[in-house]
Amino acid sequence: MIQALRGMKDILPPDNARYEYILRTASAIAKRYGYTYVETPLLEETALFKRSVGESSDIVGKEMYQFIDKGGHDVCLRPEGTAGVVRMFIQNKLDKKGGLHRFFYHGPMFRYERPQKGRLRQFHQFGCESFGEASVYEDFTIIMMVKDIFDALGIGYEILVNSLGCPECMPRYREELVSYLQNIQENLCDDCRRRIATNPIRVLDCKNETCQRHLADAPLMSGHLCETCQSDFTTLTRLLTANRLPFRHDPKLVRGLDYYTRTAFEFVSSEIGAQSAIAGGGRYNRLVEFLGGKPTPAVGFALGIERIMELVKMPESAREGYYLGVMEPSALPAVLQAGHRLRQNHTVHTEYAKKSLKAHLKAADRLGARYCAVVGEEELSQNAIWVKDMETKEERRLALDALG
RNA sequence: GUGGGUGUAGCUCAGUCGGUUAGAGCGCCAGAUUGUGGCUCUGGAGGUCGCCGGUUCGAUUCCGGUCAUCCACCCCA
Repeated sequence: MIQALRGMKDILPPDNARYEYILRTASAIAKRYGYTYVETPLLEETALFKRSVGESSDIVGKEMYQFIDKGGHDVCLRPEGTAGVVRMFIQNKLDKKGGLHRFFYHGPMFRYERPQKGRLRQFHQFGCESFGEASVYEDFTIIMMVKDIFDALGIGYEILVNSLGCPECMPRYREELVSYLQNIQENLCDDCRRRIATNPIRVLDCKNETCQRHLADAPLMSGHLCETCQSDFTTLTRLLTANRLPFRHDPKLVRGLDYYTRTAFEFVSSEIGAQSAIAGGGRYNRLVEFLGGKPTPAVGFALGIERIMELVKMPESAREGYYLGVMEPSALPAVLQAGHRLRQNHTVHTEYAKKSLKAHLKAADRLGARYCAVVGEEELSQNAIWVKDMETKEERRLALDALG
């Protein structure tokens, strides 16, 4: 038997309903915030991700589905969505056009990781990217949008926020942190010693207790923000408080992707295991320039659809549409015609086989149809159809032509 | 990439200290006086016991490998 590749899943009933519901809900809310739908290719030049996500990240370093195509090009399946949208933004010269541009997208992402709860090799994200707005109010607005989406889906969460600083203050801080870490490195675990060179900020949230003891006095970004970064961050947290968002300042929150600056945020759920991040995002003011465009401030987020699927509470679905069947085979052509008329406005299930009334009712019940309509011996002679409302149990006999 | 758990009917699982026809519940199909669903009862269909190899007279059961899956580390949405 040929089966789906490791870490790749089919989405079928009943989960497909939740997948669709999440997309529908998120898309509707994004539109209300002025975002429009865009789609970018699943396959991009590898260099795009190396430059944007960052060569030092695990995503680029060891998790990409990368290969050389038949034309000799180094390509890979997108591991995330932002890079492609930024490439699209630049390639279509929207950076030169100026003004504000807000886009949303959704679709599969690919990372060659070891699968576990909430982590697949092909997974789906819904994301938004806002270009051209430098104000921290936009960061706030985008967090509100994520909040609206989760509230609409009935999902509980906690919000973690942090400021990662900007090109002015971050490198200064990083230097200070590295020299601090080098002084205590003999006390740190192997992983942390390696991280000093690759990703020093990650050392801060090491789970090793010995490491944590020695990190007690480590410098934090929050104490080293420049004036603008600090005032933006203060503005943001005040707005969140004023709007009663359940946020927590996590000075150790870092983003896995290199392109973030200033605001970083994450929505986490305590109900889905170790992979608790259900949405993450932040500001990335340098990325457009970094990929060859005109410097353009930007902020965005992405949410993980599979992780959210475990949490959504679907609204109760009511019985809907028609079930059509026959007890007399000769009535089938006329019943199918009626079915086609009904389908202009209703969901219709047609059963081709002759069955007992009991079997038809059972089938209609199982399909969740509101009405069960059947032609038997008595109806056939009158050119009629028997219709039962499965909810009110009301029964009627109609002329077959009257149906639809 | 590392560590641990699990693979027996469509689903959830039991079981065989190695030995004739491998079980349950749920689901499915059919009936329970002629044309009335969701409840109940009866009957039925459905399994190469993940795959490959080893040990053995004999393996679904023991051993090895492999694949898949789950959970955690790591990483991240």
